[in-house]
Amino acid sequence: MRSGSHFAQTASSNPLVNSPCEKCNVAEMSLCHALSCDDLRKLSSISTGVEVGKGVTIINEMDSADFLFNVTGGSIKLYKLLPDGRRQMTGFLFPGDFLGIAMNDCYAYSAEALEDCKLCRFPRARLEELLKEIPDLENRLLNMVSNELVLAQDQMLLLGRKTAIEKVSSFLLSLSKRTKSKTGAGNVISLPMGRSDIGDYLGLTTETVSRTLTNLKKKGIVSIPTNGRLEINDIEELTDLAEGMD
Amino acid sequence: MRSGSHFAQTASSNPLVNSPCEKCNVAEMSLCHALSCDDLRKLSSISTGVEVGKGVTIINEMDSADFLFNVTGGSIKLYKLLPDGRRQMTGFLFPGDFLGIAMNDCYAYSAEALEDCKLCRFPRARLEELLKEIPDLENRLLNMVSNELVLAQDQMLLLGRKTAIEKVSSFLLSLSKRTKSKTGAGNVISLPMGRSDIGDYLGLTTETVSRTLTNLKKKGIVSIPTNGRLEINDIEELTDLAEGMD
DNA sequence: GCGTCATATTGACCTACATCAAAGACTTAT
DNA sequence: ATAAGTCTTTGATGTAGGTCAATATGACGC
Repeated sequence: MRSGSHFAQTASSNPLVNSPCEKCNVAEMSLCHALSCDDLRKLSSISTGVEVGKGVTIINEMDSADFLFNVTGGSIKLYKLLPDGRRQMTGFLFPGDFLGIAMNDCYAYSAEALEDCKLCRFPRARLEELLKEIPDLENRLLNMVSNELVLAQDQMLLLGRKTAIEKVSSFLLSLSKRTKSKTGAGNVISLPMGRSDIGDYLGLTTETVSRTLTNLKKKGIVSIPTNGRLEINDIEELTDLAEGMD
Repeated sequence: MRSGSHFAQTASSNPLVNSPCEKCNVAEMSLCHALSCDDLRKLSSISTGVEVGKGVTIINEMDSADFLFNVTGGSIKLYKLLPDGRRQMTGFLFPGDFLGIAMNDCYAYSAEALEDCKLCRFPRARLEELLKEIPDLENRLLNMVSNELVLAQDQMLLLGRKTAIEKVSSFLLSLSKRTKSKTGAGNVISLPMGRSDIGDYLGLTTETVSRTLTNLKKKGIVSIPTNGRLEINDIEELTDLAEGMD
């Protein structure tokens, strides 16, 4: 196995672990946030714990959208493709994030595990029944989707109007902000995705991402002790760069 | 008044017309879709009809998000700005569309009327109360926001990975599809926005939009009888161009 | 109809980033 | 440890689309 993973190869066929919602490690920041014990039990009854190995495709754009997922461990890349193979990342997911938004019953993007991942899987039909029963759950989902929409609009501004250095700086800052909101510290961030993934997220090439990062390194704004990890040394400067204030 | 409009100058201060939801011309395609008469009455009770003239700013990015709107007439542009004035359109709204998604209680973008507009305005706090009372309404809103999110992701692919001609072709096709879904015919589309608005929507300059359109005209794929109106002559060719299949 | 102003088009030139190519640095397997 | 493969970095060159500048077209008021 290329990735060396010991996890299952497909998300839908091998639910290896059944982790009840009651024990969920990301409950306070995900779909399950602020549900009553009773509601949590209902949700738990339709969920299945799933583990997938690094590199595994979890969902495929245009496949029938039979499941929704909550990420409980690892990280995931989301992307769309053009017929000739050009690729646009639409997002990276981390524990607490939600996966599986669809249109016309088909997934709107593909998703692939960047690392070994743990997911909580819900059959769409049964989750939708539950939404009718539990208004709090529907409200929670609405809030999550609304937030995602706002972030998507930020990304449009980035893709349409920012320069390479502004794009890379913005990207690092958004990862930092996420990390901070979870662990308290946002100086050291994890980069589980490759340079070409970052490029496809920012509308740049691998080479430009690399050049821009070495640029930031030379200025002392960031350090990259190892690929996969990055330290922000001057967050004010990075913030200015992200918005073109320099 | 520069625009020659006879409508009110601000969205929040001059509710000129009180149009009850029962008579709404866009009910079947908007928030109010598939609500019971009783629920519709509740919704109607918290809504105010508002008219704004061309060029009027309806909401401002970072303002306190006190209202949500449903567009019932006219068209609107949504945009975000960078500190130095660079602008990214995040969307164009037409009758049936929803306006006012917020994050941290602030609007995520600004909105300006492209033509004289009619809106249905809801105080956020009261609408949120109503969402708790009427699960169907919340479900409807969730579906609308989810659809918007999918479209936002398509736009990311466009902004990050498409060429100028692919961008312009995609834009014309999306307007065509919208028009078709409403009127049945999608060959002739209305372009209430200027070239620079289109540029800011597609991540291009005015000049590039103009050049690309004359290019499409020269090839006979579109005709532009008058600015503000465009006819698609060869929709297959335009579709191929939009996806880089040529 | 005529003048004013805003917007659109066209042309010449330029630059940020892409592309192409080669050399390093890691990773994993044996 | 070493070899093979993958990913990253760096350099040289090309180009799509931006910028700057000059007309042209159209909309509106008088």
